[in-house]
Amino acid sequence: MGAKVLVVEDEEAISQLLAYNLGKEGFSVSISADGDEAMIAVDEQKPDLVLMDWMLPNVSGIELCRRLRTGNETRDIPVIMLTARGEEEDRVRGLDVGADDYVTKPFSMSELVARMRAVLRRTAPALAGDVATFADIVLDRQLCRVRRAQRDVHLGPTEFRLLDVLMQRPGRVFSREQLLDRVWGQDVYVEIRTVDVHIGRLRKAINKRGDRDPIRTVRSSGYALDETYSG
Amino acid sequence: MGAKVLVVEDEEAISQLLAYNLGKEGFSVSISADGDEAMIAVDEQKPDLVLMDWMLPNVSGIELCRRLRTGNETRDIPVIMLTARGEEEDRVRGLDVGADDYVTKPFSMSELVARMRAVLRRTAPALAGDVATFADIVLDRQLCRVRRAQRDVHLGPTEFRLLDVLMQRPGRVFSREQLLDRVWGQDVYVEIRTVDVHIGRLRKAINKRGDRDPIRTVRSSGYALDETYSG
DNA sequence: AGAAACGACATGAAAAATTTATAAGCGTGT
DNA sequence: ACACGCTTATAAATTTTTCATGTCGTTTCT
Repeated sequence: MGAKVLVVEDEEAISQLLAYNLGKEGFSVSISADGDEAMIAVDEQKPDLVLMDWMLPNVSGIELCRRLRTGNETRDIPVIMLTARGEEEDRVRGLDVGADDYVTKPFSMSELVARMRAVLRRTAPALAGDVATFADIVLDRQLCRVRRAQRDVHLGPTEFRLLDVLMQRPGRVFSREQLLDRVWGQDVYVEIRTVDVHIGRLRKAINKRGDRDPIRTVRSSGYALDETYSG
Repeated sequence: MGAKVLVVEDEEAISQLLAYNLGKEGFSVSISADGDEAMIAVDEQKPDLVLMDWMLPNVSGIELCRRLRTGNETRDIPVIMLTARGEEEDRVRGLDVGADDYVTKPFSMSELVARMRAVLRRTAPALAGDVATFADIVLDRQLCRVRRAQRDVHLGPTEFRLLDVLMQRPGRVFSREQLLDRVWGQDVYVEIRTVDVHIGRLRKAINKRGDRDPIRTVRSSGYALDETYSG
């Protein structure tokens, strides 16, 4: 499973948005609405990263950050601040109290995720989500490489993203529509059957040697990565 | 039992439709016709999810949503809005007041149910209804898999849905007509005896090893999962 | 009660329909 | 020219439906 992320944000709309999108990226997300809740959540869950709003009720973001930095257990948890405007002043104060990075609203998900990965890469490379593992398959997003059983496997960009998506939730069945959305993008029109073809190519590439096929076809539903499958 | 859903909708035609179809999906549905009723119903029933129309008499959907968000007990109840048109403006305002998702009319039942499950998955995974269990049989809708006694059981799409329906109300007897409606769909014409054949196949698949048959034939009525069945 | 008749269900197998896999062609950008 | 992606056609696989036949339980008649 991906890194545990604690989102500290009082605006429901934003926290839900984050939960949803970060979830899709493979992070395991929990939410606190204010600093007090957050401190409890930190103790309980020991998140790998904290994402917090600069403006918070009760305890301000700055204060929360300071408390994290003084706790023995929490000292090393990286923090990313969400600020309303790119005011240099805030930035400086934010970095001052120990934030590892900051992102200004409005931000794009991909930018946020990129920064999260960047921070995690420094503090907990294994959790940065740069590499995903399933059975003997390893996918490295940084290096854009896939290996199976210690052997390099060459994939085209599309097959790479396809495998990436499948590996984000092993076992889960993705419909062709979902795969089109996630691999090709939301507003791209491609034939639905094209998915089959790329699944086929992915299979061929990944099972070169007589390896067991990890991709399960779920008739009338879609595809999934799967460990065991016995009729 | 499935999640409790409160439908807030003044148009009788729509609320009845929802009650009927969500009931079939295993949700436990109650209805309020306006915002005032809804507030009372929420207190009394503590639903797991609220499904509300954007336009409501007396108290508007927005206002109702806002009130839910301020109540201590009701703060965490997820809300899905039903809006007339996919107007971005409404969407933004909806998310602003704290709706978790919104669905535009006209919508398909399957889309609505999918979104409901998605929201519940975040807030109350146990209630999302993604997995159903009966005795030693586990059916997972996400993974599209059925296991009996830790062993994978392969089912065709129809047998899968058939088992799904039966497992929604263990012990209850479903007539062949009901099964045709729920498994095949309302306006599909197939021979009534076809149900027998699929029940037969489901039995064969699920009892591969001399397991006891959990499906009870109720002569001249239909079929049911046997509730007296144990292990 | 016993036998016959009847309705309802189970089952196997063939036919039909649906869905997926694969190969080949075409286009595009490098 | 090459690598890659999209589409399409056709083959292959799987699933669904129907139908014929056998079985089982109930009811009815003697």
